[in-house]
Amino acid sequence: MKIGELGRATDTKTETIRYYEHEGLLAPPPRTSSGYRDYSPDDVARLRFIRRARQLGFSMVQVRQLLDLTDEPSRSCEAVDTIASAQLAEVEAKLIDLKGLRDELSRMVESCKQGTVAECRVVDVLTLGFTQTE
Amino acid sequence: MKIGELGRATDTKTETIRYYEHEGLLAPPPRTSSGYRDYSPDDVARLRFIRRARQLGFSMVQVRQLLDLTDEPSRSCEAVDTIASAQLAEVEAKLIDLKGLRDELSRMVESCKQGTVAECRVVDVLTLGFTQTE
DNA sequence: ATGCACCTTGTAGTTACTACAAGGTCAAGG
DNA sequence: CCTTGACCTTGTAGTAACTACAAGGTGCAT
Repeated sequence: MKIGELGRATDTKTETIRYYEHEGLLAPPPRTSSGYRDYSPDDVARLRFIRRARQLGFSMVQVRQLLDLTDEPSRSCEAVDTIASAQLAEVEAKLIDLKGLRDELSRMVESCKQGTVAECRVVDVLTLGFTQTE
Repeated sequence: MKIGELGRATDTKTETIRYYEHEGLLAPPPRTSSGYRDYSPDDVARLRFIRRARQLGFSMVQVRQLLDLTDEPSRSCEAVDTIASAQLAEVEAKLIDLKGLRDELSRMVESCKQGTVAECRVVDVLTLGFTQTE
């Protein structure tokens, strides 16, 4: 299959596919006589794996590690678990961070009384670094 | 005050301050006879505003808009509120997204039975795009 | 034969910095 | 007086993970 077809099958832009090849996540496929990339169904699975992992927030470095591991199916699953757990921990941390952010923004927006900018609490919060009730 | 002092007062690297100047968030300050940037205390407030807004997840474009608004204190606070509310909405959306991610990762990691990579659920989830109980 | 969708390569742009290199300035200490 | 070290200057390039575009070749249907 050609690159565009692979892209449609995995919801990936052709530029991104070429980028993954450049970065070594996908092996350079054979070419047709006219030089077009010629992918196999296995490439669909591999690319799906990559896209899914990226959607789940794994970095490209992590994806590469996971791919290396899946290329050796007889090895222990431990390393896979380690990477996934690390990602989980990171997401949990980001969640807590974002919750704090949300609360702060929420307080900020709520305290806006729709007067002039000069008396705007939002501006105060940003300038002074805290939310205060009057 | 010199750029390093301003940086210390606002927890900002000097490179970042110059970058903000380049991007028009900070006006080019006067220079000393030897060419050093010479900042006023007002610049500390402005830079604090910028840093705080960035910490709260506002993009540099949003920060620029907020700064423009604060530069005209007699105007209605409405636009400020609009920007802040948009940011709040975005953060709420990101929160929901991240929660879904967390749950999926959590299920994924939990289903890992520490066997070989070949039977690893984590790999399955990434390849097939779903978590399944046996 | 010509139009159109597709493919090729390579380069540059995106966001918000950060890191460096090569050099000038200034105050303190010997 | 000279040097050392911390500071300042500019400019360029690197980061993550793509995305966009330019200039051109291919393949197939009308």
